[in-house]
Amino acid sequence: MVVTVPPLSSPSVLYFKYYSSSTPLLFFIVSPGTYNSVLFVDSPIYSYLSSLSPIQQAKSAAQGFPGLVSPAPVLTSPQISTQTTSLTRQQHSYASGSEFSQDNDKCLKIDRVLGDSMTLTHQSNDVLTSSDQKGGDARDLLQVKPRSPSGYIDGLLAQLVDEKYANFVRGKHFDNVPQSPQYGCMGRKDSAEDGYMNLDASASLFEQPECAQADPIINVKLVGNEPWIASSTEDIHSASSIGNKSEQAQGHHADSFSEVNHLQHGVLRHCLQYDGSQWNSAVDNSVSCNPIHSQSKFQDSLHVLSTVPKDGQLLNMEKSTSTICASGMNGNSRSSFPRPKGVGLHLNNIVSAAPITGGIESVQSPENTAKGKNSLFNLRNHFGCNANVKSSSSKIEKVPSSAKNEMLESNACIAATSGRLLSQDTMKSSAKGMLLKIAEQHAPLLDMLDKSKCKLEVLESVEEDFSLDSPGKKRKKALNSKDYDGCKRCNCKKSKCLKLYCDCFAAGFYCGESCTCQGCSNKPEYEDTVVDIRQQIESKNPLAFAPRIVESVVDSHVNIVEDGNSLPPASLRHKRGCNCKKSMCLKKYCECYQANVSCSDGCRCEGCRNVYGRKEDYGMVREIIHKRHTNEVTELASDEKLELVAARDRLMQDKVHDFNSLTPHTLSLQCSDLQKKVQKSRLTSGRYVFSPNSDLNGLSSRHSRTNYPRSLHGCSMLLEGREVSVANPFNPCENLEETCDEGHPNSCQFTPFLSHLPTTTMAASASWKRTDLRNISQSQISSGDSHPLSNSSLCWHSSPTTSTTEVDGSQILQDFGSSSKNCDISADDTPEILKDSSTTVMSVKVSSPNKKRISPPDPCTDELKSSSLGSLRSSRRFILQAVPRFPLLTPCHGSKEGTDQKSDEISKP
DNA sequence: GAGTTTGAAACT
DNA sequence: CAGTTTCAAACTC
Ligand SMILES: [Zn+2]
Ligand SMILES: [Zn+2]
Ligand SMILES: [Zn+2]
Ligand SMILES: [Zn+2]
Ligand SMILES: [Zn+2]
Ligand SMILES: [Zn+2]
Repeated sequence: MVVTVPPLSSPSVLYFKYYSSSTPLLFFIVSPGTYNSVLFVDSPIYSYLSSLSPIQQAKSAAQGFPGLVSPAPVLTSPQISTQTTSLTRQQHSYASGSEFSQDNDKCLKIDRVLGDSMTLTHQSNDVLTSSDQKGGDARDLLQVKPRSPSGYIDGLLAQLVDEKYANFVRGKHFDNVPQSPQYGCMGRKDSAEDGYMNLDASASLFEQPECAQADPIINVKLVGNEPWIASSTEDIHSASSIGNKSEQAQGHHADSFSEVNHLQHGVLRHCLQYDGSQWNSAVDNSVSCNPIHSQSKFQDSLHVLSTVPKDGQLLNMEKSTSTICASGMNGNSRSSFPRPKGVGLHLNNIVSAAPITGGIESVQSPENTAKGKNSLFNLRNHFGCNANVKSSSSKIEKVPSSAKNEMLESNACIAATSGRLLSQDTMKSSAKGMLLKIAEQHAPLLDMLDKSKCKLEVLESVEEDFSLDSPGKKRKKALNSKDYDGCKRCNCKKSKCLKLYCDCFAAGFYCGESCTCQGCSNKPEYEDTVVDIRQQIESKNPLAFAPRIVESVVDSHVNIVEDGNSLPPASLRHKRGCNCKKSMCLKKYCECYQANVSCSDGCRCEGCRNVYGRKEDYGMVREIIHKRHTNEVTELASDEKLELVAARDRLMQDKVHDFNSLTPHTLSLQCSDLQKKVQKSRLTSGRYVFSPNSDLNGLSSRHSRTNYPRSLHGCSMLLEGREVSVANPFNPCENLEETCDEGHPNSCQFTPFLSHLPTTTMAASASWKRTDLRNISQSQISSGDSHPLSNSSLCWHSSPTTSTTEVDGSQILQDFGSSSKNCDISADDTPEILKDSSTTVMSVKVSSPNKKRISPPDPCTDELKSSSLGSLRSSRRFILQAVPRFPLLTPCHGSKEGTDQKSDEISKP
């Protein structure tokens, strides 16, 4: 889905709500006068911005909320946009169809085009007035009318919010918000006091439970005084599988609605808070991820282009191939919604997602901007439990239209797939990345917010969250998920959480309330002890706290082709490798599997059956990729090709299970079955035999045909080792670190996220497969009191390597005849960019200990216009990952001034 | 929820 | 390093 946003004369915030059947996604767009930025955040922050926004009032049919004292933000459900029924907030909370009433002085409408395009219209003509009127009627309204048949995106909601709402957000209201199923998608409080409207429920209602594979493109056009930048609505994705289902989708609304109610949709909430004038991203960086058990069915790409004629800067934000699927836990029926799980995301860690296959490149929130400043930028994402949003790629591009013009391209993919590919975490991370990018872009604007601490929270209601409602009841520990406060919910008994046994400690987090540890000393009050022990451990093993998942270049020795354009592709892998003996790398006992990465040559596993890629296939794939990268693919010997094909087939086979609607649980079962078979076969033949006829195949048969292609796609992902690894949102840092270590030291640059890179074009893409990853915690930076890393501990890692190589493997496979269609391919391979980025980054003063991997924006903007595939390819990735470091111990911590050193330390044990 | 399995971390 | 023990998560029932 492509959203085009017209440039705004003055800084304004657009508040988008993206509806998926299960999870509404809110997009927050801020367009300062000079820049047009898009934030995928639904948070009160916009309220602040709204005051600033010059958006004209729209006189559209937008409906105000009669009962609301303060003007409610204008929210229009895409589907219902035409409807003008006024509803009280409470009503909204219950997802009444008329959810989006508003007082409208200002209205933006987004029309959903059946053709999968969404048009955003800025209807207001009145000049300004809006923000002043609190309680007032004036409002900026964005109406989104999704016409996309796919139902992937049921609704897109854009709204401008008052300051009041911002206030509401402040104080972590969301945290307190009881998330109960009764609220359905609307996890929010709907009290008038909140001044916060909940539109989520409605969104879910409209959404089709089914997620067509096609990616609807939403073209948002602002109709107003300001010039629009044409955006290509053509989305290949939408065309691909979905075809014309719009009508059907609508027909399903009722059904989906009922389902939603039953299923207890989670709520995706993005809250942006302004606490202080300045950004303090470092303060709260935490991502908690809860694996979603539902299948991701919904896929859509959102592409937002906004151009500011004045500055000549174009901000293009594209979320391509974001899929949102709500599927039952079982994954058998797509219509069913996944069971919600609580996910807390601190947007400080922003992860942008790449295309589905693409690895996740996460962008961590820049501390630098915040640092030295009092402002806190805290982003918290609580995704609705149901949020199965998968965005294969999203981009924010700032295209230099003039000399100053710079293109910021961020590619974010949000995919929430419980069992399959994507996790809510991914979505969150992607959202964060987008936010961060935007933040950078709008750093000046943010600076303007001296008094407010901007906190973005995405709240996701989860069943677990519900459980939390009852005091004394501890939320179920989500697999591989962090708590929103960043802790890992450990359950240590004897280690006092001061050994690496403790996930919290190992991840650099303080234990939190959600931890059930006993005798815990991993608390802020014991900071001295914690630091001391941490240092001791690091003295023994400098890499003890280093990311475990690293992105390795295919060939470290081959860095740059003669032409200087190509870099060897990199893949994610476990830095130390696993040592599995019995699990066959099919269970989470295996750290590689747990991290959703393939086993690599560093693994000492026996009988590796890692569904993400077998150890034995790792080298081959990399070699092939490398050859391809070096244009030697054609020269592959026929036998090599055969082998490659075989490997691909294996991967596909394995992937089918993984990627298809199988829930994590089911997947586990599958693996278990597989394992049993394997073991059995071992006993008999001593060799692992996997025939297509095996259970795995049978499982695959369960997959709806729509899913099947995706599974293929997933397979390709495996082959695309790099993407896979990248895809793991959980440990972006690790990946980066690895890269740095392996041989692109130059490329490893630390750039401050926000302030330093505003002018720099960046593309961020993140892809993630699953939410299960435990590693995610590492990438996550927890905010909150309990988290030691909160302020200065964050480390940013920039990977030297570009993300472009990711696709190569898949392409190669395709070349060999693979049928996978959806392989995300980033044609971004641009060593130049890397160089540029690296240099740029280097030049940047390292105020934050963050390493960032940045790929310069693709010079070719055409890609954006190109088909979805093209868009995917075009999407460049830069990974800004914050590695949670121990507060004091890590070089990052102490060295605000020099991240380079830190990076060195990390990379060089 | 108790008990078992597993492999990393820690220890020798 | 290798071998063993410890540990907490993953998993099973
Ligand atoms: Zn612990
Ligand atoms: Zn803990
Ligand atoms: Zn603890
Ligand atoms: Zn393993
Ligand atoms: Zn492994
Ligand atoms: Zn393995």
